[in-house]
Amino acid sequence: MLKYIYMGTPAIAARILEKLCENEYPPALVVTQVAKPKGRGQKTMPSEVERYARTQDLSVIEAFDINSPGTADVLKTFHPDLILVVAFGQILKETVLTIPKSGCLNVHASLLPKYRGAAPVQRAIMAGERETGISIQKIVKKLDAGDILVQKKVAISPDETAGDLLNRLAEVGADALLEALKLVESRKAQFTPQVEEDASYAKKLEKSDANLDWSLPAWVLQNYVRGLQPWPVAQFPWNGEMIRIFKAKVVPGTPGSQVGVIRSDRKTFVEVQCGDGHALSLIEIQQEGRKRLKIEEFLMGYRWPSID
RNA sequence: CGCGGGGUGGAGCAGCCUGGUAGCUCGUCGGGCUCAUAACCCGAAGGUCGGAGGUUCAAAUCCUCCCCCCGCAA
Repeated sequence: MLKYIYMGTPAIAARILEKLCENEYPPALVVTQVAKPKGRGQKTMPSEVERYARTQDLSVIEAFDINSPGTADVLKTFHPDLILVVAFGQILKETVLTIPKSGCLNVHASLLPKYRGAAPVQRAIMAGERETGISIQKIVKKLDAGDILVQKKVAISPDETAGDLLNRLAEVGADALLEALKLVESRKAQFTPQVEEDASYAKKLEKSDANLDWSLPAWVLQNYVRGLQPWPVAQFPWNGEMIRIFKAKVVPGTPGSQVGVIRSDRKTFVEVQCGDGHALSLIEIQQEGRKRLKIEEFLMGYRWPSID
């Protein structure tokens, strides 16, 4: 039986860990980020991975710095064949990479070498891609540039959000990982180098990426709305507050209308003029401190600032 | 003790500061108008105002505690 250490932190990593356990491939040790204060009230919460691991009575350690000598020593005592890294949140250095006999594997949510980096799923949707996938790669020093062991393609639905897609990819990723584990276990693993010339990078998303630029084409903004969920969520300033957009569609614009101009019958629709002459019709939005609502519901109670 | 917003008939909101008749836009049900309608007109049902205490002659409204939801910041 393969002996491995699982490193992960958020929900997607927890889900994949869950599938590994369900398929009789439990890790010898789970490593996760240190529980720290977050969310409203700044309560200290353990990571999703830690929470799941506790329910399964798996050994768990929180690593403040995975590359520190102390942590590396602990990892060594397990004499792992393999280390699996899924959305862990820390970059492994040489000292850790050399610990397992068969190396370290990583699940990356893109068809490498495309979309290397922190936000492959979001960036793929924002770019309007119709297809993406999962890559199981060997971890090397250069980020997401390792040789590929297993790769699976996944089609992207036209109205799917990054969150939806990520959940689907978690399932595919778990299957791919199980496949990879079996290959390593049976010593049939064959790694394929990435084609460097085709590499592209998916830069990490920041809160400021959520602010929509109406001078962009409507279809691009529609993709942004999908890709920016569940975080940071597309938004724009309107009547003194930020309005978040969860769903929108492209509609014909008004000829001669300026970019950013908002049209609404105050009953069934709100449309914003975009840079390519088309408009973005807001379908599901949310005001600060309020629930997300269908546009009709929003308009029923919305207090317009100007004189009616 | 990170900052802030919100919980009011089935839905979304106003009313709260300046206590004292439950309001608005929809939905539902009934009726009318119409060739017809998701349009228009008339009418009806439906709410212990998140929960528990307190102040008061009187609390959705003021005070205290609790529960739930949300935005920001991390």
